[in-house]
Amino acid sequence: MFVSTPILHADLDAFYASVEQRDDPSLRGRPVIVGGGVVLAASYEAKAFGVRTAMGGARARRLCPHAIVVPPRMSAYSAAGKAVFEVFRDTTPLVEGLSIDEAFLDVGGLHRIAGPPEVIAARLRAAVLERVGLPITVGVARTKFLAKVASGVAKPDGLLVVPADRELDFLHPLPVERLWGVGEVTAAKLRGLGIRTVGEVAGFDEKALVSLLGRAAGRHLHALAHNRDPRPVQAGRRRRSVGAQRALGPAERTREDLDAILASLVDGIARRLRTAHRACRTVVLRLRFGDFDRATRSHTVRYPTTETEVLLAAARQLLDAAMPLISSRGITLLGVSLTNLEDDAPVQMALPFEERKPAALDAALDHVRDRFGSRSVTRGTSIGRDPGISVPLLPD
DNA sequence: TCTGGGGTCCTAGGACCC
DNA sequence: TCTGGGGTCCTAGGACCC
Repeated sequence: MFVSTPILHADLDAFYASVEQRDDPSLRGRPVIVGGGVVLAASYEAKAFGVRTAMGGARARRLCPHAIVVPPRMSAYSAAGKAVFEVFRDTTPLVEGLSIDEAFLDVGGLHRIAGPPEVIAARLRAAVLERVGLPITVGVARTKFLAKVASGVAKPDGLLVVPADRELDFLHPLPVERLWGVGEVTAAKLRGLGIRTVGEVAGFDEKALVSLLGRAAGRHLHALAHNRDPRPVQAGRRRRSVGAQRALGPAERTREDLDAILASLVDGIARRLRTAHRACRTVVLRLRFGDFDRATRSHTVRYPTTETEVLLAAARQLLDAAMPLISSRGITLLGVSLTNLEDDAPVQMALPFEERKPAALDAALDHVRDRFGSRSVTRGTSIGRDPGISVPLLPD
């Protein structure tokens, strides 16, 4: 019985690899690795040999020499992801996407029209298979966190419902690595305290966890281990950053080489920014050095901007400042991301009645350009009911 | 063992303000 | 000469996720 809203966590299995197997029948039932230098995705047949996502390609081929390695086809994955999300939204309007292949669905309130959550989940799996041709695993529980853990346990091609009266029975025997937010570093720290299972985390003092992991992480982990997770499914979350990066390999790079790469990165993400109707305030330069150490440099502009020129100027400044570091350590990756995103709504400015002469208007526009420096200014004047003129400043 | 590309959230220190 | 308490913003780094 679900005493509160049931939540589904739907997660496509070995997503990129599954798309490859769907589109090329000769790959079905065989170990498939997507990506060359690094494993982007591995089919379950390849995972059986120990191949994992993000593993170096050489090691993956050693573990599974007869694997078929295919280059990624991003547009195919993007299309498949969109099709799957359509199925999600046909199930319930309350869909919170986590990534291209993963989402939470709030199916509370659907009981009467669609049946209990396990029935909705089974139907969802069948619909994704039929309409998109991909296997998907669904976890069902009262909280987001538990639904996510459930789908992780149920993979691949599974369905797992955690009944409300069995939650801790399900959760506590699991290894801590199963918890969403516990990675290598945290797991190692916990092991240092002799903690291996979620139940052992639950038995631990919150203060001790906070001093070990930091305030937020400690509290969060403590709450999750006791199955406390009040976070609602949030439909329509907006992205908080856009970025792009390029791995450079071992070759020497001149300042000119780097500048050309920087310009193409900024151009691409600025386009995406405008397409999404967002504006950005902070430009972050990402660097990786020959020894794989990383660094970031950031700059925040005064007013949100959508313009390539402004963003590129900021990025160039950061690159200039980082050149000594780059020359001494060697650079293997250059990336840019834009954060501090805001909605790119038009800005309006009202002028007093007596300033409605052309010269005054131009002066006002200059003033606005100055203030909102980076925004493009469209001189679409309009006369409103209030005495004066309002000047809408539209993003390009 | 070798390490891509795209993200999220949190922390800590310093500048600055009242 | 010594120096509170609270807040916001910015920068840099770290952990984690798919």
